[in-house]
This record gives sequence, structure tokens and C-alpha cells, in this order.
Amino acid sequence: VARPSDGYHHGDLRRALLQAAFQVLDESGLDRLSLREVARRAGVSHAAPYHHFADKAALVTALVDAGFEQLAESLSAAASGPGTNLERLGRIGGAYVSFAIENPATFRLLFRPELRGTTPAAGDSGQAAYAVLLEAVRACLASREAVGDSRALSLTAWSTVHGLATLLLDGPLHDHLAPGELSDSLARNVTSVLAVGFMPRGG
Amino acid sequence: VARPSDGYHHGDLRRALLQAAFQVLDESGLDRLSLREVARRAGVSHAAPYHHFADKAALVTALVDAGFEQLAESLSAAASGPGTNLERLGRIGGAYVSFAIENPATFRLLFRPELRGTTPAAGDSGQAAYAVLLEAVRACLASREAVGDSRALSLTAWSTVHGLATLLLDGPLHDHLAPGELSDSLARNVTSVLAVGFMPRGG
DNA sequence: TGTACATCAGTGAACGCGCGTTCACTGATGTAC
DNA sequence: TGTACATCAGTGAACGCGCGTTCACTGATGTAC
Repeated sequence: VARPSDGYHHGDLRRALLQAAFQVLDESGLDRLSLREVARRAGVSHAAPYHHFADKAALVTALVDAGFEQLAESLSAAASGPGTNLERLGRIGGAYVSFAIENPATFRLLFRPELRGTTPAAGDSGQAAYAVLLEAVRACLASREAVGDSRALSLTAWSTVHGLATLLLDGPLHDHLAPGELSDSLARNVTSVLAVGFMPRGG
Repeated sequence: VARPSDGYHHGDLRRALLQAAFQVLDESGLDRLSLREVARRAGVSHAAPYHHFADKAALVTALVDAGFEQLAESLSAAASGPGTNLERLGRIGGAYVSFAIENPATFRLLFRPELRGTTPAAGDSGQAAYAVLLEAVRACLASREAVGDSRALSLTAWSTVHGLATLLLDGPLHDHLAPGELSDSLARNVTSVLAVGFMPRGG
């Protein structure tokens, strides 16, 4: 039986709950995310979510899955397009930082230690995201735009953008920072220093 | 009146509570840190902590203060000693990563967004830690071991080690990682790539 | 088209839980004389 | 040295709270005939 997209009682409570959950996450963080609060936001009784999620953990798992998928898609999109391999790599890094800034709660969620290994799908998407990076680094190596070990270089690149992202979100940088342009220029600065490091003794 | 260091009722409940709190933090994370649990660990009734901390927030604030102080000390220690300025800078980076790995709960605590600006003392210590890094970068610039803008270079360096640290602690790297040696060699790899990036067109 | 029925999304009361915090207390430690 | 007193760290009962989860229910939607 095909169910009309808007048509059953609430319509699409599941989606509404996830949306509300992301909202709570953005405003108050994971710690304050409760099923009851999410239900409240969705305008529904506190027991209603149990028709869509087995328990609270299932809701959180769904959030994590969705988050990793979004991240992997962002990186993939940035990886395509014109330019040198090194430029593409730089774009991937920029996309990583942008994703974090535009989706702070989601980004933080993905790296909460207590959620690690909670969901196999997330693991897959995480791998996919890393694969995009690794691929781009290998392309640089193949085209002689970088030299070294692909794993070490990937790790350095990842560390740098991940560090920048988390410092921007949660660190002291937050204070000294107008959002948008400034973080973009920081990202460019950082990735260009990094690019030089990828190609010792000028290419 | 001088109070003997071990001598009043419990002895030094305040210290014991902080220790217990760090223990809980390491085992279960900030989310599960409750005054009652801390009191339990310290072997004391749940109301006892109120003689040493005004409320739960005060306990957490004390933890954050202690954490930042420790970090600043670690970095200062690493900054002194022999070697080129670039080597010193590398050592600071290594110390940063080591601190995170050896004190995971503390390190995470320092960057919890909801605790930001909670304690002025922590802000000072945080500044002190950053000052160590900035100083080292400036030394590199002065001795022509690096070229560029000190702020951008500091930020890149910080981002890189911070990213590596958080990926090691909370990220996918955790799985593929034997502790100790491997993280050290990763840190060395990462900082050496970075060092090259600091000195474009080989010096 | 109508009617009887099945399905199932959402409701609201209820449960037990651990929490932060308050309070009157107890009893050990230190002080004045 | 002894005695009366003040201080104050720690106790245990009690409070109100929001939480996750369960349950019997209601009522709208879809289905069979």
C-alpha cells in the first residue's frame, strides 16, 4: 500500500522527529537531547516517537547515519570538477570545514566517542568519506603533485582540516571569528601551507 | 590556622573529589558525571561535596581550570630545551598530542563547547598555552626557519596537532591504532610534513 | 455507494530512576580560658 | 592539664524534576465485500 507523503495522521512524523532532533542538537547539544523534548518540538505526545524508533538509541543512531551520509556527499561533490589534483584536494578540505561550520551539531555528533561503532551504516559512510580524501591524495601522488606516503599525507590533511573545523566550532577561534568569509580565508591559508608541505623542494 | 594536609575528617576531600571526577570523566564522559557519582567514588555521602563546591557547575569549572593549567605546563616544558626553532615547534606539537592521549578525558573537557567562557582562569591558561605556540612560531620566523604570517602559521600548526589529537581520541583512527609508538610516529610524520610547508622553496 | 472491520499512528496516565539541592543533625577537631 | 565552647566537615532523609519506557486507549485511515 503506497502511503501518500503527507497523508497519515501527522504525515511524516519520522522525518519531523529527526528534524526536531537536529534542532535540539544545534541549540542544546547531545546532552540535552531527550526523546520527550524531541516529541515536544514535533508537536506530538512523548510516547508517539515509539511508533517510529524502538528507543532513544535508535533515534540517535538514525541521526548519526544521516550525518555521515551528508558529509560523504559533500566531500564527493567537492572532489569532482576541474582543476589540478592538488586544487581538488584543497576543495575537499574546504568542503570539510564548511560542512562543520554549516552543520555544527551534526559534525560534533559524528565524532562523539560514546557513539563510536554504534551504527554499521555510519561506519560505511565514514569510510566513504575517508575514501574520497585518500583517492584525491593518491591522484596527487600519481600526477607528481605530491610526494610521500599516501596514508601519512591523507592523515596530515585530514588532521589539519579536522583540527581547523573543531577549533572553529568549539575552540578559542570561535571568539575571534566572524563567520563565513573569515573561516573561508583561514581554510585557504591552512590548506595552502599544507599544499606546500605536500611538495617538498618545489615542483 | 594551618590545617595539616591529611588531617581534617576526610583529609582533603576537595582533592579527592576532583580526582574522582577525573576518573568518572575518563570512564564515562562528561554526560555521566554527576555529583552523586563523584561523591560515591570518593566514598562519601552525596551531600558532602557541597562543603567544597557551591554546586555541580563549580566542580566542573574547577576541573576545566586544572586541565588548562596542566596543558599549558606541558607545552611550556616542551618548548624549552635544545635544538632549532623548528625542532622546538615540533616538540610542542608532539607534546600537545601526547597530552591528549595521556589525558583523554581532560583534553576533551577543555574543548566542550558548552563549557566555553565558563571560567576566566581557564581562559588565561588557554591563552598561555596558545602563547607558547605563537612564540615558537615567531622564533622560527625570526631565524628564517619559516616564512609567512605568524598567525596563519600558528593556526595551521595548531589545527594540525589538534586534529590529529581528536582523530586519535575520538575518530576512526582510534580503531587502527596501537597506542604509544604508533601515535608518536604519526605525530612525527604529520609535523614533518607541516615543517616543510612552513618553509616554501627549501631554505 | 455503504457498511463492517482491521490496522496502526498518536494519546495520556503511570511506573521507577537518578539527579541536584536543601535541611536539620552529629560528631570530630580546634580554641579560650 | 582540663573543661566549656565554637567551628565545620560529613550524614541521611527528603524535596521536586525530567527522563525513558510501558500500557490500555482512541480515533482516523484504509480494505473487503
